[in-house]
Amino acid sequence: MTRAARILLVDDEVPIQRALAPLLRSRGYEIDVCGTGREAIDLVHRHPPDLIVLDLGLPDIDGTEVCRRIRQESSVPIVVLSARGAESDKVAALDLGADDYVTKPFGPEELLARVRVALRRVFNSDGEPAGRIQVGDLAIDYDRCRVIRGEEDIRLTPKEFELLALLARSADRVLTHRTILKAIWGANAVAQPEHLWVLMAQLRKKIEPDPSHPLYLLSEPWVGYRFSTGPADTDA
Amino acid sequence: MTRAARILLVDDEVPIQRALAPLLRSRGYEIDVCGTGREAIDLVHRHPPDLIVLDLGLPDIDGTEVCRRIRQESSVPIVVLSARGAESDKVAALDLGADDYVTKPFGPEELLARVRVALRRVFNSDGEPAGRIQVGDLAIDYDRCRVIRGEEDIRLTPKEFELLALLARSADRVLTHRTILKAIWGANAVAQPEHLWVLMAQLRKKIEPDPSHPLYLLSEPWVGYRFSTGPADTDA
DNA sequence: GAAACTCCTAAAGACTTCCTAAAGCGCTCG
DNA sequence: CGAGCGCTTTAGGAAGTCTTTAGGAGTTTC
Repeated sequence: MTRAARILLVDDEVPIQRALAPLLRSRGYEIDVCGTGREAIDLVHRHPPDLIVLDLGLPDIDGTEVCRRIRQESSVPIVVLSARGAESDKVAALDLGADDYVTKPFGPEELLARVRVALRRVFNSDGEPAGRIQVGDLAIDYDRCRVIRGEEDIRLTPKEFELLALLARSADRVLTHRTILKAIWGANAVAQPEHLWVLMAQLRKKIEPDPSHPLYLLSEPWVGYRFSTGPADTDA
Repeated sequence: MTRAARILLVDDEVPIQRALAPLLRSRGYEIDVCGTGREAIDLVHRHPPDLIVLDLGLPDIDGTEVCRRIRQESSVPIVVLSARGAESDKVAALDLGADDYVTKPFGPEELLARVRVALRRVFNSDGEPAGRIQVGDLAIDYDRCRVIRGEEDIRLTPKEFELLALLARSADRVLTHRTILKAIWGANAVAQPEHLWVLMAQLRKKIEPDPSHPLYLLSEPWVGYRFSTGPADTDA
């Protein structure tokens, strides 16, 4: 059960939109298009993409600023397009959080290859985007924002699902409290660790068979939390 | 607190070695250099780097093949350098596992920026290297602040882990008490040597097979402590 | 408008960390 | 030989981390 990777294409020039959107769709990606930085930042919240292709020459906000703002709240890969080939432009964008920088004019296959490279890091190792993760008797459905345990269809709130999805995507690896707080509440938000404690408690109450002896959502004291996919953990 | 990232530079052209190695060193990276694909593959095993800068034009093995072989065994980021700017070359290298592709001639600052981008993914936000380091028969897991000795998974407290990580990074070299105190409790803190004594005792109790006859955490009287990787110590 | 829901705030309690204190061991030097 | 110093080791308690529950402000839904 795989789902298509969702790519947000941010470019105000219609000819480029006309060229790139169908190209990307033809490779099986699901494409959202917008033409301004403001829309882009908004869409990252409302309809989080798996990757962003960002043209630096936007009519409203400067492209590097868009890059910076997105990076404050999300670690989604950003591939920058730009007509400016100067070294200083590249360095600025890359240091502000862009993952790649492609100078116009560019070959379509090169762009596609660089998109594949960036997506390789988002999705699991088999290269196929995973719309669903099955762990034990827990199934996480990213498409529907749902979790199914056995026959039971568990409804989560947006924040609960975000937390679960975040941890499950980095399954078996520890995410620090800081990382989680930044990912869910945003970098500049005044998120306190306490927020995370209670969210975690609610989530455990919903998906753990025995909330006081978690199977999936394990705490690594003084470090962070970890989503466990199997008996790779130490004793209770 | 943080260790320098180790970069393996693979290039057979001496002028490029002469230019890049000092440049990278000047930015605080630790650099290994080699000139053939065979050496590169060997070094990835023997002295695992945090990032590889790989010139495609090697005398022995084709660069893309080197890329593929490294990728079979390691997920270390690879930044490719090449004189060939054809789209098909770029696509081939990127699809075989390269993380970036820089065409010669390139500006030094652009290369540095792309190196920073690739390293961003290896090191977590605290600047600590992600993953594991193997020292002697002790595996230090930076992700989970844990130590694995044989089958045993030992949980350390933050301070204990910091002390161990500090000493292990300078394995087989003596760190003075002052150095350790400053590193762990901060330069201006009113840290007393006594704090270090008891922390060391607790750490030894956890990771030493026989805490009163330490194998790893050796004390150098009147000087400091040393992490020993094996029976290379000069006892009396 | 009322009801339902999400999410923040507060607080009690179990548990862990780590500073402090103090006793003990071995080495060096008077 | 004994005093002094550097280091080891143990123990207790203040401070901190994390779990869990409950209540209420703000928002959405009908």
